[in-house]
Amino acid sequence: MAKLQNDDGLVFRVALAVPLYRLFDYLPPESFDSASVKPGVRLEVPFRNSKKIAFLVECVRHSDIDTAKLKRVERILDDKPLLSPKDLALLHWASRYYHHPLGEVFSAAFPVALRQGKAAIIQTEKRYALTEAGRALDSALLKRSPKQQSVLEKFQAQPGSWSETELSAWDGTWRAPVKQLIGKSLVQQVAAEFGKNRTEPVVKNSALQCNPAQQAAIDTVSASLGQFGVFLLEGVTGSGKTEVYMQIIRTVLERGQQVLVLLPEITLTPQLEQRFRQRFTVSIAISHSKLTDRQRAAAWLNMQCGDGAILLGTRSALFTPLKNPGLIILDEEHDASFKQQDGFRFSARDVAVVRGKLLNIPVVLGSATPALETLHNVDKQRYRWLHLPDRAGNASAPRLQLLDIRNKKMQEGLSEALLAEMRLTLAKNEQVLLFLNRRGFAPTLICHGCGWVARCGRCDANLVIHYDEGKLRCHHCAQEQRLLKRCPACKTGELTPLGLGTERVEKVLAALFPDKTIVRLDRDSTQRKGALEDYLQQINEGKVDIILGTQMLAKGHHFANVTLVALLDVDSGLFSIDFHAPEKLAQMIVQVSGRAGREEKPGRVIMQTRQPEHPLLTTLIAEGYNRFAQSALAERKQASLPPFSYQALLRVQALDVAAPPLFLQAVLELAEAHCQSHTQILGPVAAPMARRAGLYRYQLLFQSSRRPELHALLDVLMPQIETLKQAKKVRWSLDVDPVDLY
DNA sequence: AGCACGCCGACT
DNA sequence: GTCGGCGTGCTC
Repeated sequence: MAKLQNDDGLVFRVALAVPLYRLFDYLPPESFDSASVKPGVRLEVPFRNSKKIAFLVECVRHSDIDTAKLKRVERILDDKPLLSPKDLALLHWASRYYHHPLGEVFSAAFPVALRQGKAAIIQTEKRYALTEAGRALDSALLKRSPKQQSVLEKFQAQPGSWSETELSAWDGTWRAPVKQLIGKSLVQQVAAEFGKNRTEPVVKNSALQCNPAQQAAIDTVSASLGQFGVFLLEGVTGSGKTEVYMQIIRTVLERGQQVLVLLPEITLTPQLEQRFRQRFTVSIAISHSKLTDRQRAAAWLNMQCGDGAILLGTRSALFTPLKNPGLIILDEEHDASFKQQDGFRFSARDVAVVRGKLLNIPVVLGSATPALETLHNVDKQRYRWLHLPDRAGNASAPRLQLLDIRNKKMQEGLSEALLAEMRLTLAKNEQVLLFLNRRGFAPTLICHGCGWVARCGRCDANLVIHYDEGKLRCHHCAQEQRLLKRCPACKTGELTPLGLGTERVEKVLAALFPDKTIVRLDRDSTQRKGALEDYLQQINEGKVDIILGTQMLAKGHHFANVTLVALLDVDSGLFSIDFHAPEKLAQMIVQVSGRAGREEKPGRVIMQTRQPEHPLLTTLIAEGYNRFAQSALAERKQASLPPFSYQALLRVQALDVAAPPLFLQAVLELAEAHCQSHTQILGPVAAPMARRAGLYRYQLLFQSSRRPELHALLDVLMPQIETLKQAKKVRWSLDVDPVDLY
């Protein structure tokens, strides 16, 4: 082990998790192992008057900072970098592309425990906690005497005793005493689970019979393992995408490689986890924000050291290192959750593609309703299109129809025609699903006497009536107040709820269908932990007749007995100022429609509208999502909007009304000096919701027909923005490829 | 982002 | 006479 002295002029250039576009130079530690000095290792460094964890970026021979001012690295935390050179390159790329400080990008790649400097060792106990048998063993031992427990504790403390190769240690030293404690069958289970090794088959249950389209998709991706390629797996709900994933994964596992599977939401992980565990015998790690820091660090290290074979996680799991990467799958690729909406605003989908390229492995993007950018990449032949046109098994596609409600008698948003259809469906003992993307009782409380409206004091928004709780609540900040009885303005007028929310529809349904069971699924009704799962179970056990809910209905859940789906109000989605709105609406309609008729019974979808001739709706219904997408892309092209141009949005907010526009004006002046001919700067303008949570919000949009030009501008601009004196008085952030312009 | 340094109002 | 408000400046 070569111990070097520090007198050879070496300087450690490090990245720190601070919002600054610069790196920091340090002197090497007093003594260190030169083998450990590799980019990516974590360091403990003095910073200001405290200590921080830093990431080594490079070692250089010269610093621009006066050597006398340089502090010394306190210690090197890792023997070797936890990330491979390719993953380090990915972080550098992401920092450059999103114009976000490298230290914060590094921070995002590491689990919290490791960012805080915890040792990168999976505790024996942790490895054991990752397995099913381990948990069973744990609960069995809870009942034991302290003396017996100490036997287990010693056993747990055996370093590596749970790893694949050290089953002999288990057999020789621990099997007998532990068997005595917990019985033979559990010991066998534990032994089987921990004794597993890669020469055993990875698949437990046999695969399902696939249709030709599924088989073609499996064959195409399987044939390109070991090289980069992006595949769009487009298939309607129920077309068997998961089966395709599992069969490709199997091939990857058989090659001894690991798979990263990303999902948009935590609520979807248990379903997929269950299916994977039924199919595969390999170790499956889970990572999402509801796990503890230790659990997440364990999953991360499990993949890093190669013990874990499959990682199932949300956006934040994207940067998890893989010892033997073989495949990245990103399911529901169109979903907005893949875009981080604060701090380091990256698109997990786009970074996954770059990661696949760097690692030279395939990336599979799955969706029933692909994002327009993704379809554009297919058009440009950057991605390959794999289509699953049919529903797997016996299910047939749901029939979509518009229901013109102009001049029709309505009961709290439900037309007579819809009610009649609902009665017919319920009479057949089938379930009805109603979709309304607005929670609460009504979005507005207005005075019938004087026109006063209940407004949020901190946002440019109305307060929403939550009748059950007797509250008025702002959906954009934490503001809430008691539901008023009298108009505070005229003191006499009658306060009237205006508009529809799920709570209100639930009440009218209860009155109209007194003998039916109704379940409402929205953020309010599912707040209690486990509530959503309980409701979903009741629905699938057939204990529910009518399901009513918001967004959360659109995502992945399987309702076997739903044969009628109704969208109560599609019109409100038709008139948004954001150019992404039609795309989002179309995706929502198709996703919700996908909840209908998933098994033998055919499904119907009814959309209530006052715009039955609206081209978005007619195209979607008559010709399907893909034709809609093509026409939406044509409109984007016509208007030179993304993906036919490239955008970055600089957002600013401050308590002081004047500060944001002043700051943006200063930015604009800097930017104009560097702006080239294909790039335009739009603004500064007030954000669509100019005040939110007490802060005044402004924005400046950069748009260019040439991406390199846009990035060249941002390259020079961002470090300058940091030094503007106006920047001190505001909070600002840059959003490259923004998906919502709020 | 933190966190200290620094210059002006209501308190032991 | 001090405690403390958050404006401004700096972090190798």
